[in-house]
Amino acid sequence: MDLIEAANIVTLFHGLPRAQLEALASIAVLKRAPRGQEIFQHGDPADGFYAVAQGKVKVFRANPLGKEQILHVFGPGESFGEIAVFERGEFPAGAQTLADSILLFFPRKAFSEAIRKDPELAMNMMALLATRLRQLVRKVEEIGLKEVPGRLAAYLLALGQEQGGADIRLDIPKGQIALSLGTIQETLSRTLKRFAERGLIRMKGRDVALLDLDWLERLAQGERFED
Amino acid sequence: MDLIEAANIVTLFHGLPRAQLEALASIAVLKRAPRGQEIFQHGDPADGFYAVAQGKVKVFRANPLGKEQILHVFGPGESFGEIAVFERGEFPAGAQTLADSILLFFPRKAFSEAIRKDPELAMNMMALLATRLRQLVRKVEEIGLKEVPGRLAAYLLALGQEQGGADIRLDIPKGQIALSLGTIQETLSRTLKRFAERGLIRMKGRDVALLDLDWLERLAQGERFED
DNA sequence: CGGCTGATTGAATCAGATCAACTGCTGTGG
DNA sequence: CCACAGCAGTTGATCTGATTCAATCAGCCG
Repeated sequence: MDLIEAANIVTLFHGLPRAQLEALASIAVLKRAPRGQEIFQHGDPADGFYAVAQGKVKVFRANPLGKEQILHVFGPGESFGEIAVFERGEFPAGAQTLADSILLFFPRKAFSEAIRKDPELAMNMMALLATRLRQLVRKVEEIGLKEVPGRLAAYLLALGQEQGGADIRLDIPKGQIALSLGTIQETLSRTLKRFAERGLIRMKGRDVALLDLDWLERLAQGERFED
Repeated sequence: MDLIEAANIVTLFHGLPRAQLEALASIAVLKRAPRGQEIFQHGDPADGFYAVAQGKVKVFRANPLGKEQILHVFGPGESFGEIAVFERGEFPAGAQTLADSILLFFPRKAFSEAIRKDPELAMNMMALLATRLRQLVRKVEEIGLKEVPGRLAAYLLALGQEQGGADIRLDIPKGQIALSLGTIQETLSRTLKRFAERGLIRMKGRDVALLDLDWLERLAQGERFED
Protein backbone atom coordinates (compact mmCIF):
# COMPACT_ATOMS: atom_id res chain seq x y z
CA MET A 1 0.00 0.00 0.00
CA ASP A 2 1.53 3.30 -1.04
CA LEU A 3 0.88 6.74 0.37
CA ILE A 4 -1.47 8.02 -2.30
CA GLU A 5 -3.53 4.89 -2.21
CA ALA A 6 -3.72 5.12 1.56
CA ALA A 7 -4.60 8.82 1.55
CA ASN A 8 -7.33 8.15 -0.95
CA ILE A 9 -9.44 6.14 1.43
CA VAL A 10 -9.36 8.77 4.17
CA THR A 11 -12.90 10.15 4.24
CA LEU A 12 -11.62 13.51 5.36
CA PHE A 13 -10.11 13.90 1.91
CA HIS A 14 -13.14 12.83 -0.08
CA GLY A 15 -14.00 15.13 -2.94
CA LEU A 16 -10.58 16.76 -3.11
CA PRO A 17 -8.87 17.11 -6.50
CA ARG A 18 -6.09 14.70 -7.32
CA ALA A 19 -3.38 17.33 -7.04
CA GLN A 20 -4.42 18.28 -3.55
CA LEU A 21 -4.54 14.65 -2.55
CA GLU A 22 -0.99 14.16 -3.72
CA ALA A 23 0.11 17.23 -1.83
CA LEU A 24 -1.41 15.83 1.32
CA ALA A 25 0.11 12.41 0.73
CA SER A 26 3.49 14.08 0.41
CA ILE A 27 3.34 15.41 3.95
CA ALA A 28 2.05 12.17 5.42
CA VAL A 29 4.14 9.55 7.15
CA LEU A 30 3.19 5.89 6.83
CA LYS A 31 3.37 3.89 10.04
CA ARG A 32 2.84 0.23 10.66
CA ALA A 33 1.68 -0.85 14.09
CA PRO A 34 1.10 -4.40 15.29
CA ARG A 35 -1.93 -5.26 17.38
CA GLY A 36 -1.69 -3.86 20.90
CA GLN A 37 0.75 -1.13 19.96
CA GLU A 38 0.39 2.19 21.72
CA ILE A 39 0.13 5.11 19.30
CA PHE A 40 0.11 7.87 21.88
CA GLN A 41 -0.70 8.30 25.52
CA HIS A 42 -2.96 10.71 27.27
CA GLY A 43 -0.78 13.72 27.97
CA ASP A 44 1.72 13.16 25.16
CA PRO A 45 2.65 16.31 23.25
CA ALA A 46 0.31 16.50 20.29
CA ASP A 47 1.89 17.58 17.04
CA GLY A 48 -0.24 15.94 14.42
CA PHE A 49 -3.11 13.60 13.78
CA TYR A 50 -3.57 10.12 12.38
CA ALA A 51 -5.73 8.34 9.85
CA VAL A 52 -6.36 4.60 9.72
CA ALA A 53 -5.56 3.01 6.37
CA GLN A 54 -5.96 -0.52 7.63
CA GLY A 55 -6.77 -2.08 10.96
CA LYS A 56 -8.46 -0.81 14.11
CA VAL A 57 -7.52 1.75 16.72
CA LYS A 58 -9.18 2.52 20.03
CA VAL A 59 -9.07 5.97 21.58
CA PHE A 60 -9.65 5.95 25.32
CA ARG A 61 -9.19 7.59 28.69
CA ALA A 62 -7.99 5.74 31.74
CA ASN A 63 -7.96 6.67 35.39
CA PRO A 64 -5.19 6.06 37.92
CA LEU A 65 -6.92 2.91 39.17
CA GLY A 66 -6.61 1.40 35.73
CA LYS A 67 -10.25 1.63 34.74
CA GLU A 68 -10.69 2.57 31.15
CA GLN A 69 -13.37 4.26 29.05
CA ILE A 70 -13.16 3.81 25.30
CA LEU A 71 -14.24 6.95 23.46
CA HIS A 72 -14.34 5.43 20.02
CA VAL A 73 -12.94 2.66 17.88
CA PHE A 74 -11.70 3.86 14.52
CA GLY A 75 -11.49 1.74 11.37
CA PRO A 76 -10.15 2.20 7.80
CA GLY A 77 -10.79 5.64 6.37
CA GLU A 78 -11.35 7.30 9.73
CA SER A 79 -9.01 9.76 11.36
CA PHE A 80 -8.35 10.58 14.98
CA GLY A 81 -6.43 13.02 17.13
CA GLU A 82 -7.51 15.97 14.98
CA ILE A 83 -7.69 18.15 18.06
CA ALA A 84 -3.90 18.25 17.89
CA VAL A 85 -4.04 20.27 14.69
CA PHE A 86 -5.88 23.20 16.22
CA GLU A 87 -4.78 23.26 19.78
CA ARG A 88 -1.18 22.90 20.49
CA GLY A 89 -0.72 20.98 23.68
CA GLU A 90 -1.38 17.45 24.74
CA PHE A 91 -3.56 14.64 23.51
CA PRO A 92 -6.62 14.50 25.73
CA ALA A 93 -6.78 10.70 25.41
CA GLY A 94 -4.65 7.70 24.57
CA ALA A 95 -4.69 5.56 21.42
CA GLN A 96 -3.82 1.92 20.89
CA THR A 97 -4.28 -0.55 18.04
CA LEU A 98 -6.77 -3.39 18.41
CA ALA A 99 -5.46 -5.13 15.30
CA ASP A 100 -2.40 -5.01 13.09
CA SER A 101 -2.74 -1.63 11.45
CA ILE A 102 -1.38 0.76 8.90
CA LEU A 103 -1.64 4.41 9.83
CA LEU A 104 -0.97 7.75 8.23
CA PHE A 105 0.49 10.49 10.36
CA PHE A 106 -0.01 14.13 9.39
CA PRO A 107 2.32 16.57 11.14
CA ARG A 108 0.49 19.55 12.61
CA LYS A 109 2.37 22.32 10.93
CA ALA A 110 2.29 21.07 7.36
CA PHE A 111 -1.33 20.05 7.60
CA SER A 112 -2.31 23.32 9.18
CA GLU A 113 -0.95 25.16 6.18
CA ALA A 114 -2.73 22.88 3.78
CA ILE A 115 -6.01 23.49 5.49
CA ARG A 116 -5.55 27.23 5.58
CA LYS A 117 -4.96 27.26 1.84
CA ASP A 118 -7.76 24.94 0.82
CA PRO A 119 -11.29 26.00 1.82
CA GLU A 120 -12.67 22.69 0.58
CA LEU A 121 -10.42 20.76 2.92
CA ALA A 122 -11.31 23.15 5.72
CA MET A 123 -15.01 22.54 5.17
CA ASN A 124 -14.39 18.80 5.19
CA MET A 125 -12.50 19.14 8.43
CA MET A 126 -15.27 21.13 10.06
CA ALA A 127 -17.82 18.57 8.95
CA LEU A 128 -15.63 15.86 10.43
CA LEU A 129 -15.26 17.67 13.72
CA ALA A 130 -19.02 18.23 13.81
CA THR A 131 -19.62 14.53 13.26
CA ARG A 132 -17.16 13.63 15.98
CA LEU A 133 -18.92 16.07 18.27
CA ARG A 134 -22.25 14.44 17.56
CA GLN A 135 -20.80 11.01 18.33
CA LEU A 136 -19.50 12.23 21.65
CA VAL A 137 -22.79 13.85 22.53
CA ARG A 138 -24.43 10.51 21.94
CA LYS A 139 -21.82 8.83 24.09
CA VAL A 140 -22.43 11.20 26.97
CA GLU A 141 -26.13 10.52 26.66
CA GLU A 142 -25.64 6.78 26.61
CA ILE A 143 -23.42 6.67 29.65
CA GLY A 144 -25.20 9.33 31.65
CA LEU A 145 -28.77 8.47 30.83
CA LYS A 146 -29.13 4.83 29.90
CA GLU A 147 -28.54 1.65 31.82
CA VAL A 148 -26.33 -1.10 30.49
CA PRO A 149 -29.10 -2.97 28.61
CA GLY A 150 -30.01 0.22 26.77
CA ARG A 151 -26.42 0.93 25.80
CA LEU A 152 -25.87 -2.62 24.66
CA ALA A 153 -29.03 -2.60 22.56
CA ALA A 154 -27.91 0.64 20.91
CA TYR A 155 -24.49 -0.87 20.25
CA LEU A 156 -25.89 -4.02 18.68
CA LEU A 157 -28.31 -2.09 16.49
CA ALA A 158 -25.50 0.19 15.33
CA LEU A 159 -23.43 -2.85 14.43
CA GLY A 160 -26.43 -4.20 12.54
CA GLN A 161 -26.67 -1.00 10.50
CA GLU A 162 -22.98 -1.05 9.82
CA GLN A 163 -22.86 -4.67 8.73
CA GLY A 164 -26.19 -4.41 6.98
CA GLY A 165 -28.24 -7.17 8.50
CA ALA A 166 -29.56 -8.80 11.63
CA ASP A 167 -26.73 -11.32 11.71
CA ILE A 168 -23.73 -9.62 13.08
CA ARG A 169 -20.21 -10.45 14.12
CA LEU A 170 -18.54 -8.70 17.01
CA ASP A 171 -15.44 -7.17 15.50
CA ILE A 172 -13.63 -6.51 18.75
CA PRO A 173 -13.25 -8.59 21.94
CA LYS A 174 -16.17 -8.43 24.35
CA GLY A 175 -13.99 -6.94 27.02
CA GLN A 176 -13.28 -3.99 24.73
CA ILE A 177 -16.96 -3.61 23.91
CA ALA A 178 -17.67 -3.45 27.62
CA LEU A 179 -15.11 -0.67 28.07
CA SER A 180 -16.69 1.20 25.22
CA LEU A 181 -20.13 0.92 26.84
CA GLY A 182 -18.79 2.25 30.11
CA THR A 183 -19.04 -1.05 31.95
CA ILE A 184 -16.98 -4.18 32.50
CA GLN A 185 -16.70 -7.58 30.94
CA GLU A 186 -18.68 -9.43 33.61
CA THR A 187 -21.65 -7.12 33.39
CA LEU A 188 -21.66 -7.29 29.60
CA SER A 189 -21.56 -11.05 29.73
CA ARG A 190 -24.54 -11.18 32.09
CA THR A 191 -26.54 -8.71 30.04
CA LEU A 192 -25.93 -10.62 26.82
CA LYS A 193 -27.10 -13.73 28.58
CA ARG A 194 -30.28 -12.02 29.75
CA PHE A 195 -30.91 -10.81 26.21
CA ALA A 196 -30.50 -14.35 24.91
CA GLU A 197 -32.79 -15.82 27.56
CA ARG A 198 -35.57 -13.36 26.68
CA GLY A 199 -35.22 -14.15 22.99
CA LEU A 200 -33.81 -10.76 22.03
CA ILE A 201 -30.73 -12.28 20.47
CA ARG A 202 -29.04 -15.59 19.80
CA MET A 203 -25.36 -15.77 20.47
CA LYS A 204 -22.60 -18.15 19.56
CA GLY A 205 -19.09 -16.99 20.27
CA ARG A 206 -18.64 -13.78 18.39
CA ASP A 207 -21.67 -14.23 16.18
CA VAL A 208 -24.87 -12.61 17.27
CA ALA A 209 -28.28 -12.81 15.62
CA LEU A 210 -30.63 -9.96 16.41
CA LEU A 211 -34.03 -11.59 16.81
CA ASP A 212 -36.31 -8.95 18.28
CA LEU A 213 -35.30 -5.71 16.59
CA ASP A 214 -38.38 -3.99 17.89
CA TRP A 215 -37.59 -4.66 21.50
CA LEU A 216 -33.94 -3.78 21.02
CA GLU A 217 -35.03 -0.51 19.48
CA ARG A 218 -37.19 0.31 22.46
CA LEU A 219 -34.38 -0.50 24.85
CA ALA A 220 -32.03 1.74 22.88
CA GLN A 221 -34.62 4.52 23.17
CA GLY A 222 -34.24 4.35 26.91
CA GLU A 223 -37.06 2.03 27.89
CA ARG A 224 -36.37 -0.18 30.88
CA PHE A 225 -35.47 -3.82 30.50
CA GLU A 226 -37.98 -5.69 32.63
CA ASP A 227 -37.58 -9.43 32.52
CA MET B 1 -27.14 46.32 23.23
CA ASP B 2 -26.83 46.50 19.46
CA LEU B 3 -25.77 43.79 17.05
CA ILE B 4 -22.19 44.85 16.51
CA GLU B 5 -21.57 45.27 20.18
CA ALA B 6 -23.06 41.83 20.80
CA ALA B 7 -21.09 40.19 18.00
CA ASN B 8 -17.92 41.71 19.32
CA ILE B 9 -17.92 39.67 22.50
CA VAL B 10 -18.38 36.34 20.71
CA THR B 11 -15.05 34.59 21.15
CA LEU B 12 -15.50 32.79 17.86
CA PHE B 13 -15.04 36.16 16.17
CA HIS B 14 -11.99 37.28 18.08
CA GLY B 15 -9.22 38.62 15.92
CA LEU B 16 -11.42 39.29 12.90
CA PRO B 17 -11.16 42.68 11.16
CA ARG B 18 -13.88 45.21 11.84
CA ALA B 19 -15.38 44.88 8.36
CA GLN B 20 -15.81 41.16 8.69
CA LEU B 21 -17.36 41.58 12.10
CA GLU B 22 -19.92 43.95 10.67
CA ALA B 23 -20.69 41.55 7.88
CA LEU B 24 -21.32 38.82 10.41
CA ALA B 25 -23.43 41.11 12.55
CA SER B 26 -25.53 41.89 9.52
CA ILE B 27 -26.59 38.28 9.13
CA ALA B 28 -27.27 37.77 12.83
CA VAL B 29 -30.65 37.96 14.50
CA LEU B 30 -30.90 39.26 18.02
CA LYS B 31 -33.18 37.29 20.32
CA ARG B 32 -34.23 37.95 23.85
CA ALA B 33 -35.18 34.99 26.00
CA PRO B 34 -36.43 35.09 29.58
CA ARG B 35 -35.16 32.58 32.11
CA GLY B 36 -36.53 29.11 31.51
CA GLN B 37 -37.22 29.70 27.83
CA GLU B 38 -36.62 26.82 25.46
CA ILE B 39 -34.33 27.73 22.58
CA PHE B 40 -34.59 24.48 20.70
CA GLN B 41 -35.45 20.90 21.42
CA HIS B 42 -33.57 17.73 20.70
CA GLY B 43 -34.71 16.72 17.23
CA ASP B 44 -35.68 20.19 16.02
CA PRO B 45 -34.55 20.99 12.48
CA ALA B 46 -31.20 22.71 12.80
CA ASP B 47 -30.67 25.68 10.51
CA GLY B 48 -28.25 27.82 12.37
CA PHE B 49 -26.35 28.30 15.59
CA TYR B 50 -26.46 30.65 18.54
CA ALA B 51 -24.11 32.80 20.58
CA VAL B 52 -24.76 34.08 24.07
CA ALA B 53 -24.40 37.84 24.43
CA GLN B 54 -25.80 37.92 27.92
CA GLY B 55 -27.20 35.35 30.31
CA LYS B 56 -26.82 31.60 30.60
CA VAL B 57 -27.95 28.68 28.47
CA LYS B 58 -27.83 24.98 29.21
CA VAL B 59 -27.50 22.39 26.46
CA PHE B 60 -28.73 18.97 27.48
CA ARG B 61 -30.11 15.60 26.52
CA ALA B 62 -33.13 14.04 28.16
CA ASN B 63 -34.51 10.53 28.06
CA PRO B 64 -38.16 9.48 27.82
CA LEU B 65 -38.36 9.00 31.58
CA GLY B 66 -37.54 12.66 32.08
CA LYS B 67 -34.02 12.21 33.35
CA GLU B 68 -31.67 14.83 32.04
CA GLN B 69 -27.95 15.13 31.38
CA ILE B 70 -26.55 18.61 30.93
CA LEU B 71 -23.77 18.68 28.35
CA HIS B 72 -22.60 22.20 29.02
CA VAL B 73 -23.70 25.55 30.37
CA PHE B 74 -22.79 28.44 28.10
CA GLY B 75 -22.22 32.03 29.22
CA PRO B 76 -21.55 35.37 27.52
CA GLY B 77 -19.23 35.11 24.52
CA GLU B 78 -19.74 31.42 24.01
CA SER B 79 -21.62 29.87 21.13
CA PHE B 80 -23.56 26.64 20.83
CA GLY B 81 -25.33 24.51 18.26
CA GLU B 82 -22.48 24.90 15.76
CA ILE B 83 -23.01 21.37 14.57
CA ALA B 84 -26.02 22.74 12.74
CA VAL B 85 -23.78 24.69 10.41
CA PHE B 86 -21.99 21.68 9.01
CA GLU B 87 -24.50 18.94 9.15
CA ARG B 88 -27.91 19.65 7.97
CA GLY B 89 -30.41 17.76 10.05
CA GLU B 90 -31.51 17.94 13.62
CA PHE B 91 -30.07 19.33 16.81
CA PRO B 92 -28.60 16.44 18.78
CA ALA B 93 -29.58 18.06 22.08
CA GLY B 94 -31.96 20.62 23.55
CA ALA B 95 -31.18 24.13 24.79
CA GLN B 96 -32.85 26.24 27.45
CA THR B 97 -31.97 29.48 29.24
CA LEU B 98 -31.02 29.38 32.92
CA ALA B 99 -31.26 33.17 33.22
CA ASP B 100 -32.73 36.05 31.27
CA SER B 101 -30.59 36.10 28.17
CA ILE B 102 -29.77 37.88 24.97
CA LEU B 103 -28.77 35.63 22.11
CA LEU B 104 -27.51 35.99 18.59
CA PHE B 105 -28.77 33.60 15.97
CA PHE B 106 -26.73 32.93 12.85
CA PRO B 107 -28.65 31.27 10.01
CA ARG B 108 -26.83 28.30 8.56
CA LYS B 109 -26.71 29.34 4.96
CA ALA B 110 -25.43 32.87 5.36
CA PHE B 111 -22.86 31.86 7.95
CA SER B 112 -21.71 28.93 5.89
CA GLU B 113 -20.85 31.30 3.06
CA ALA B 114 -19.02 33.64 5.38
CA ILE B 115 -16.89 30.84 6.67
CA ARG B 116 -16.08 29.53 3.23
CA LYS B 117 -14.85 32.96 2.20
CA ASP B 118 -12.84 33.78 5.28
CA PRO B 119 -10.03 31.36 6.18
CA GLU B 120 -9.42 33.21 9.42
CA LEU B 121 -12.98 32.64 10.55
CA ALA B 122 -12.73 29.02 9.43
CA MET B 123 -9.63 28.51 11.54
CA ASN B 124 -11.39 30.08 14.50
CA MET B 125 -14.32 27.77 13.99
CA MET B 126 -12.09 24.70 13.85
CA ALA B 127 -10.34 25.77 17.01
CA LEU B 128 -13.72 26.22 18.65
CA LEU B 129 -14.92 22.80 17.57
CA ALA B 130 -11.68 21.29 18.82
CA THR B 131 -12.15 22.94 22.19
CA ARG B 132 -15.71 21.72 22.38
CA LEU B 133 -14.49 18.24 21.53
CA ARG B 134 -11.96 18.38 24.31
CA GLN B 135 -14.64 19.45 26.77
CA LEU B 136 -16.84 16.57 25.78
CA VAL B 137 -13.99 14.11 26.05
CA ARG B 138 -13.47 15.32 29.59
CA LYS B 139 -17.17 14.96 30.27
CA VAL B 140 -17.19 11.36 29.07
CA GLU B 141 -14.23 10.66 31.28
CA GLU B 142 -15.86 12.25 34.30
CA ILE B 143 -19.10 10.40 33.96
CA GLY B 144 -17.65 7.09 32.85
CA LEU B 145 -14.62 6.95 35.07
CA LYS B 146 -15.10 8.99 38.21
CA GLU B 147 -17.53 8.69 41.07
CA VAL B 148 -19.66 11.58 42.21
CA PRO B 149 -17.13 12.99 44.73
CA GLY B 150 -14.49 13.11 42.00
CA ARG B 151 -16.77 14.87 39.57
CA LEU B 152 -17.87 17.35 42.18
CA ALA B 153 -14.30 18.13 43.19
CA ALA B 154 -13.39 18.75 39.54
CA TYR B 155 -16.40 20.99 39.16
CA LEU B 156 -15.58 23.04 42.23
CA LEU B 157 -11.94 23.43 41.23
CA ALA B 158 -12.97 24.53 37.75
CA LEU B 159 -15.27 27.13 39.28
CA GLY B 160 -12.39 28.25 41.45
CA GLN B 161 -10.19 28.77 38.36
CA GLU B 162 -12.94 30.59 36.60
CA GLN B 163 -13.73 32.92 39.47
CA GLY B 164 -10.10 33.25 40.44
CA GLY B 165 -10.00 32.25 44.05
CA ALA B 166 -10.91 29.72 46.68
CA ASP B 167 -14.11 31.51 47.59
CA ILE B 168 -16.65 30.69 45.00
CA ARG B 169 -20.29 31.28 44.34
CA LEU B 170 -22.42 28.68 42.62
CA ASP B 171 -23.78 30.44 39.59
CA ILE B 172 -26.55 28.00 38.81
CA PRO B 173 -29.02 26.14 41.07
CA LYS B 174 -27.67 23.03 42.74
CA GLY B 175 -30.21 20.89 40.98
CA GLN B 176 -28.75 21.98 37.65
CA ILE B 177 -25.22 21.34 38.83
CA ALA B 178 -26.29 17.82 39.75
CA LEU B 179 -27.68 17.25 36.25
CA SER B 180 -24.45 18.50 34.80
CA LEU B 181 -22.45 16.06 36.92
CA GLY B 182 -24.63 13.18 35.81
CA THR B 183 -26.33 12.72 39.15
CA ILE B 184 -29.34 14.09 41.04
CA GLN B 185 -29.95 16.81 43.56
CA GLU B 186 -30.17 14.53 46.58
CA THR B 187 -26.85 12.88 45.90
CA LEU B 188 -25.16 16.21 45.29
CA SER B 189 -26.54 17.53 48.55
CA ARG B 190 -25.21 14.56 50.47
CA THR B 191 -21.81 14.74 48.83
CA LEU B 192 -21.45 18.43 49.57
CA LYS B 193 -22.32 17.68 53.17
CA ARG B 194 -19.67 14.96 53.35
CA PHE B 195 -17.12 17.37 51.90
CA ALA B 196 -18.02 19.94 54.53
CA GLU B 197 -17.85 17.40 57.36
CA ARG B 198 -14.34 16.34 56.32
CA GLY B 199 -13.20 19.94 56.12
CA LEU B 200 -12.81 19.99 52.35
CA ILE B 201 -15.11 22.94 51.95
CA ARG B 202 -17.29 25.30 53.94
CA MET B 203 -20.69 26.03 52.55
CA LYS B 204 -23.34 28.63 53.21
CA GLY B 205 -26.19 28.75 50.74
CA ARG B 206 -24.62 29.35 47.35
CA ASP B 207 -21.26 30.42 48.69
CA VAL B 208 -18.59 27.80 48.95
CA ALA B 209 -15.10 28.16 50.35
CA LEU B 210 -12.57 25.64 49.09
CA LEU B 211 -10.48 24.76 52.14
CA ASP B 212 -8.42 21.73 51.17
CA LEU B 213 -7.40 22.33 47.58
CA ASP B 214 -4.90 19.54 47.73
CA TRP B 215 -7.42 16.92 48.67
CA LEU B 216 -9.94 18.25 46.14
CA GLU B 217 -7.25 18.00 43.50
CA ARG B 218 -6.55 14.40 44.35
CA LEU B 219 -10.25 13.57 44.24
CA ALA B 220 -10.54 15.22 40.84
CA GLN B 221 -7.63 13.08 39.64
CA GLY B 222 -9.71 10.03 40.35
CA GLU B 223 -8.60 9.09 43.84
CA ARG B 224 -11.29 7.53 46.02
CA PHE B 225 -13.04 9.52 48.72
CA GLU B 226 -12.60 7.50 51.89
CA ASP B 227 -14.11 9.11 54.94
C1' DC C 1 -0.30 -31.24 26.23
C1' DG C 2 0.19 -27.24 29.05
C1' DG C 3 -0.38 -22.33 29.13
C1' DC C 4 -2.50 -18.00 27.97
C1' DT C 5 -6.13 -14.97 26.94
C1' DG C 6 -10.96 -14.26 26.65
C1' DA C 7 -15.23 -15.31 28.61
C1' DT C 8 -18.65 -17.01 31.91
C1' DT C 9 -20.81 -17.62 36.38
C1' DG C 10 -21.61 -17.02 41.33
C1' DA C 11 -21.76 -14.52 45.84
C1' DA C 12 -21.09 -10.45 48.35
C1' DT C 13 -20.92 -5.59 48.50
C1' DC C 14 -21.65 -0.77 47.48
C1' DA C 15 -22.59 3.73 45.36
C1' DG C 16 -26.12 6.00 43.96
C1' DA C 17 -31.16 6.29 42.70
C1' DT C 18 -35.70 6.43 44.34
C1' DC C 19 -39.44 7.56 47.32
C1' DA C 20 -41.05 10.43 50.76
C1' DA C 21 -41.16 13.84 54.20
C1' DC C 22 -39.69 18.06 55.77
C1' DT C 23 -37.26 22.74 56.01
C1' DG C 24 -36.30 27.23 54.65
C1' DC C 25 -36.46 30.98 51.64
C1' DT C 26 -38.57 34.42 48.58
C1' DG C 27 -41.73 36.94 46.31
C1' DT C 28 -46.72 38.09 45.86
C1' DG C 29 -51.03 39.68 47.05
C1' DG C 30 -54.56 40.60 50.43
C1' DC D 1 -46.78 43.69 56.97
C1' DC D 2 -48.13 39.18 57.42
C1' DA D 3 -49.72 34.80 55.20
C1' DC D 4 -49.23 31.71 52.05
C1' DA D 5 -47.81 29.57 47.72
C1' DG D 6 -44.11 27.66 45.48
C1' DC D 7 -39.60 26.41 44.52
C1' DA D 8 -34.88 24.95 46.09
C1' DG D 9 -32.62 22.31 49.09
C1' DT D 10 -31.97 18.89 52.84
C1' DT D 11 -32.40 14.55 55.15
C1' DG D 12 -33.82 9.78 56.03
C1' DA D 13 -35.07 4.92 54.71
C1' DT D 14 -35.03 1.71 51.31
C1' DC D 15 -33.97 -0.49 46.99
C1' DT D 16 -31.24 -1.94 43.06
C1' DG D 17 -28.02 -2.07 39.15
C1' DA D 18 -23.61 -2.70 38.68
C1' DT D 19 -18.90 -3.57 40.46
C1' DT D 20 -15.81 -6.45 42.87
C1' DC D 21 -13.69 -10.62 44.11
C1' DA D 22 -13.11 -15.26 43.07
C1' DA D 23 -13.45 -19.48 40.74
C1' DT D 24 -14.07 -21.92 36.64
C1' DC D 25 -14.40 -22.76 31.78
C1' DA D 26 -13.55 -22.53 26.61
C1' DG D 27 -10.76 -21.96 22.82
C1' DC D 28 -6.34 -21.37 20.56
C1' DC D 29 -1.42 -21.51 19.68
C1' DG D 30 3.11 -23.02 20.15
